[in-house]
Amino acid sequence: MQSKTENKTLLQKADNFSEWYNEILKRAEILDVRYPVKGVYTWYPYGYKLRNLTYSILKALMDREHEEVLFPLLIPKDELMKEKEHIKGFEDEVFWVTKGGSTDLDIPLALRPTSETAIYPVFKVWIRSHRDLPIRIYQVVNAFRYETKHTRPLIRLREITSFKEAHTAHASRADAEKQIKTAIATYQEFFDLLAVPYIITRRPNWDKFPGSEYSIAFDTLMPDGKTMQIATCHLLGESFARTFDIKYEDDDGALKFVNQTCYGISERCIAAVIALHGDDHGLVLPPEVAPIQVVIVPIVFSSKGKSEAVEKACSEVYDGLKEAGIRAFLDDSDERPGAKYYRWEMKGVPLRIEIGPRDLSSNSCVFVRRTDFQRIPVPLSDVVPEVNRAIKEIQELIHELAKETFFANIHISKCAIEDKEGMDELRRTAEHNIVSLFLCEDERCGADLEQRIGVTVLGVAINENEGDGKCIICSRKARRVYVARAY
RNA sequence: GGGGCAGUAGGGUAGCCAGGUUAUCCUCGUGGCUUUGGGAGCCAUGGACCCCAGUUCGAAUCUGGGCUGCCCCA
Repeated sequence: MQSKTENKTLLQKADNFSEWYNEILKRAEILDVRYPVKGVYTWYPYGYKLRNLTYSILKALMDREHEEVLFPLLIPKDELMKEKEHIKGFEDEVFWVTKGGSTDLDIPLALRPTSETAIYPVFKVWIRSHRDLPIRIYQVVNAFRYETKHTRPLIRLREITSFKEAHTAHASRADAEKQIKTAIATYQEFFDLLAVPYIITRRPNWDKFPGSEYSIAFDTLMPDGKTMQIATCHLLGESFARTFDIKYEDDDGALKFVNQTCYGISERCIAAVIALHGDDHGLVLPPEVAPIQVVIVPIVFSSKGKSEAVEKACSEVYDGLKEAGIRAFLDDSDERPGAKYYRWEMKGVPLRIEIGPRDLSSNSCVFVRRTDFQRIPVPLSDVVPEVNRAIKEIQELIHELAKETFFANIHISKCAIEDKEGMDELRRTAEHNIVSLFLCEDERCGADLEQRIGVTVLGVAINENEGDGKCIICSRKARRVYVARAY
């Protein structure tokens, strides 16, 4: 599996993002797309390590106030169909299990497209009293959606392999709303650790999660200028509680419906890490999630009899890093150093340490950072603290670069519909940028705008207190919304 | 949702129209020797016609269906 570098040519990220993305997944051994079912893919060991490190961060954040659970993959049809609005949003993309062997099942079973209808009947049984509340649970599971549009690894899948979904139930709406705020803050922490910049918006009513009162979404900007939704938080209110009859007895003895929320993140977060930070040499992984944070490359001359000293120095450095809890790898394979450099650059290893006879003569080694290929001599005695410093710096550098690009691509528009030229320019800008403009809440205005300039309305930015303006379409009172071409 | 194109070894290609033991390249695999401060060289060698059905003496090639992928339009 660990093939030699497959291709010498550099990849052109800026020219053809789509091709770059597919090549990177293959060459860096993240995902193998050669599986004969549409929209489902195989994680390579390296990719799966990246996935697990990313999700261990997410789980640690969730574990602060949630408990991890595991609900079944199969959902009986009658449960799935209970919530009318909810099922309307999903029915065209549900996979069905209709047979057991050669026998038709009495009740067809759905492969979960999401787990509300699996979890909430159980909530009904679990919740009796206000003392049972709040309930906060999450699970990391696979989910299935029969996507009819063209599928894309990690981004548009028929099997979502890494769906982290949280579900909470509360005694009051205020508690539920508070939970949404906490969830948003947690997700902010998460994406900050991944060095992935985002905007947070409240989705328009016509685009909210089916069955919810409102949906808050995180979007990032991909290198091809389209936004990608990377997280959502939904206030469900009492709608599912009424459907699934989830009631609790309050301290005054009255039976009341619970208030619910749910929020989720999928492997799109990994697609974002890959897409945003990578360059023409391959992946650039933030040290926080890099399966290998430091690779040590020995420079060995077998003919000169110096290899033993080099090998010894490399193992000592390796042992020191391991002991310090750093994810290090010593590449003592038979390949030439140059081949190793290219390999580990492709795989996004943040820091490389080279140790050769020349370095040993001065008791030092050379650090090379993946971000800018800067070469820094470091005394062997300082390796561990210097590595710690370097990976911290690299993490910050990656984040700064990503934010810089992101915010440079958000444009404020003051355009009005009568301004023909302005609208043309807006259309061009929106091809590769996020645009902020005034739009009212009327679905017809949204649809009109989407059609005119070829964008999706992402929603009103939360935490932004800019005053009202005039809707770009109808001139009625409106708030600032973000629009962009979206994945 | 509509239309078009494609699928040949790990990755690329040619062959298909006009059916006859396929072939070729590589930064692929394997073995060997020489190498090793930015993708090593030589020699030897390995491996494929997407699946199912049909036509035919004979199918990578023709026909039909399926699966998978890509592109364009909405």
